[in-house]
Amino acid sequence: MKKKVSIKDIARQLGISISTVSFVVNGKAKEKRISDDLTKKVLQLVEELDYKPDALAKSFRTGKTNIIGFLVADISEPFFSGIARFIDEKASQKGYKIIYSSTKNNKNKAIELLQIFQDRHVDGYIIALPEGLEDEVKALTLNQKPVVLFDRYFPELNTDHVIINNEESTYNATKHLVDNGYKHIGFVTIDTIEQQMLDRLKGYELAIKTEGLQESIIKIPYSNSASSIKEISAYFQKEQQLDAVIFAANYICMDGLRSIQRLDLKIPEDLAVVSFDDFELLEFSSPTITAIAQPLEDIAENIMSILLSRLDDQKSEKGHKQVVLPTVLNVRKSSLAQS
Amino acid sequence: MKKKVSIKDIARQLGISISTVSFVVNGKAKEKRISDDLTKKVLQLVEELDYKPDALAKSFRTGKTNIIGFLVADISEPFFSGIARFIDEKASQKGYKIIYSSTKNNKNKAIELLQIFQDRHVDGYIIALPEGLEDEVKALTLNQKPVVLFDRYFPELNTDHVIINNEESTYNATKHLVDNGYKHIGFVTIDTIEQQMLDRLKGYELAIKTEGLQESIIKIPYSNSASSIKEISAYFQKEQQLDAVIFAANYICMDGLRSIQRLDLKIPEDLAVVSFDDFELLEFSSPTITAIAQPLEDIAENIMSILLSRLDDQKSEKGHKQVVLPTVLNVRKSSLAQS
DNA sequence: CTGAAAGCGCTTACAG
DNA sequence: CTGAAAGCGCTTACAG
Repeated sequence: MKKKVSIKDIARQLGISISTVSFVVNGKAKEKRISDDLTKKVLQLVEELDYKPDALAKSFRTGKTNIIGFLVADISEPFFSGIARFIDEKASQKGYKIIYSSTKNNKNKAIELLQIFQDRHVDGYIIALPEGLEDEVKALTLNQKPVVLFDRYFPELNTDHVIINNEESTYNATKHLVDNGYKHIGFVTIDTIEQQMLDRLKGYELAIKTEGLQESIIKIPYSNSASSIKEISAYFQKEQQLDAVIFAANYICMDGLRSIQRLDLKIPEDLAVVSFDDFELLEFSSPTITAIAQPLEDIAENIMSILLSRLDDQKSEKGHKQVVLPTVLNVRKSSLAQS
Repeated sequence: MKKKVSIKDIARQLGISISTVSFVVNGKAKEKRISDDLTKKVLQLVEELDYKPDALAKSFRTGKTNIIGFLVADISEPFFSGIARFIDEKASQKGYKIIYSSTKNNKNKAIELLQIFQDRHVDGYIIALPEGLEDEVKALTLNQKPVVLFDRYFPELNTDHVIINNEESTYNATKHLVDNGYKHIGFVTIDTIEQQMLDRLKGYELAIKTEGLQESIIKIPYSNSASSIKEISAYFQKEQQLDAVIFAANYICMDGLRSIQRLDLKIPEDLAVVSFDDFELLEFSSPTITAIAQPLEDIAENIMSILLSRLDDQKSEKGHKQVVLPTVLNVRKSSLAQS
């Protein structure tokens, strides 16, 4: 390993001070009125010796790490890993790197992880909020480091966030089922106070009411897949009149599909299906499953553009940016009109 | 934001030197023969003021960042995001964090990313090697920072790595099909020099030879999904005698299944299927698809234990650790014996 | 137009 | 048993 060249080496070889080198390297030559002549000489030597300012020293000195903390429930979930990929792309373009961690929806773990991010002086946070972390996140936002929430948010908390129009999405999905002739549409969600889940429920309820239909809702106390399958199966058996169902999230849909398999129901003849969150599996199951797709790249793009603008100039706009993105309903065979 | 307390604050309040505080905080009180009395006082005040050594200063001083660089083709692929989740878990337990990036199988991008990791002084590397990066990775291993490869490796390169027994896995999968009565087994792979893919092919060839059957192999020049589907479909149409097929990787299997859908072949009646790499989708397609499953957590566990041992004591064993893990064949309906 | 110097918060050889 | 001091590689106010 060849010795790294430092700012001192440059200065010494040119017989000038390190201040001058520092100014030139940081593009402040003009501002500091370094002569063009000297500037050129410095730049040349920098090039020649392949000098790069030591990132650690710089971070230490400036307090800026160029690292962003990314906190989600589980990085291995397709939704989150998809976001992870895109934010890394955008961040890398601007010289930032991402460190991540999974909270597993464990509040204490989340608090701990937030603390670790802070101890490591991340420049900003991207968080899919775990339940019960209101206070910590509020404290964080007061900490002058930018925080962007996504997926989930608190209505009472005035933060930057990027979400989707949950309510409209389920409203449209319900409407789609109605248009295709379904009259007894169920809604499977979890027992939670997570805002995005409540909004999804609201959209369904509104559509049902508008259409003058009867609502049928089950809120599963989510603990694990097995118990959830049991709950959903029982629900289907009890509500024999159902001819269609909407699953309010990815993992609920998985358990729902398993329940349908077990009860040996035919999709869509016995039961039409729409899932919230689209993923590859739904294109491959047979029949293919209609799903509400979140625009991953768009979400990531918005998160990063908010974060980067906050990072660039602290004097950026005071108000909070709250972006609500539209989803797309990918219509497939599971919600076909019955002839 | 309350002012952070520094080592100086502790020293001043106790009227002692910062050296002493540093020694105590770093658990070197005994070694440096600080009196129990003073040690206790320091620890007490540290507790009271909630003093934590500044991570940035420490990193700068010691050159150790407690960050590990994780480089893969695409963090959003289930295999990689699964690994990402587990290595973060293990790393976090030991005070390390992970920064990641996706190479998209682009060599120049990979080189650039490796450079970025280096510039940021990561303490170690976990890499799923892109093709053509032999020299760079070799240079990296000479750099005294630990490097652990996984998924892919170079036989000629003497590195730490964690892989699976690719050859045996496809051998067993082929054998499984033969045992279930299939006689014309095809193998769909990509045109590559990636070692793990070659090993998978080798296992298939060996089994076919051992069983005295006829081999039928297609190596797709992989560029994108659409062209790959075309290639595979053409292959199936040409090789009418096939009664079973093995797809050599996740993404190949996806394209393969689409091809089968298009040609309207019935699984397993027209064509039995086995996939390399198991993922949720395969349990949900109908029929369910038999797959060779990689032990994600086990792989991550091994990666981290090698890396951490290298990180702990530089004097650790000189030889390279090369772990080869077994896979599991998850037998499902797609490879059922035909009655 | 350029330089000398302080200082960010630590660790660690050295001295006593 | 403990302290004074150098130094890691930068940035930046200050001086001239």
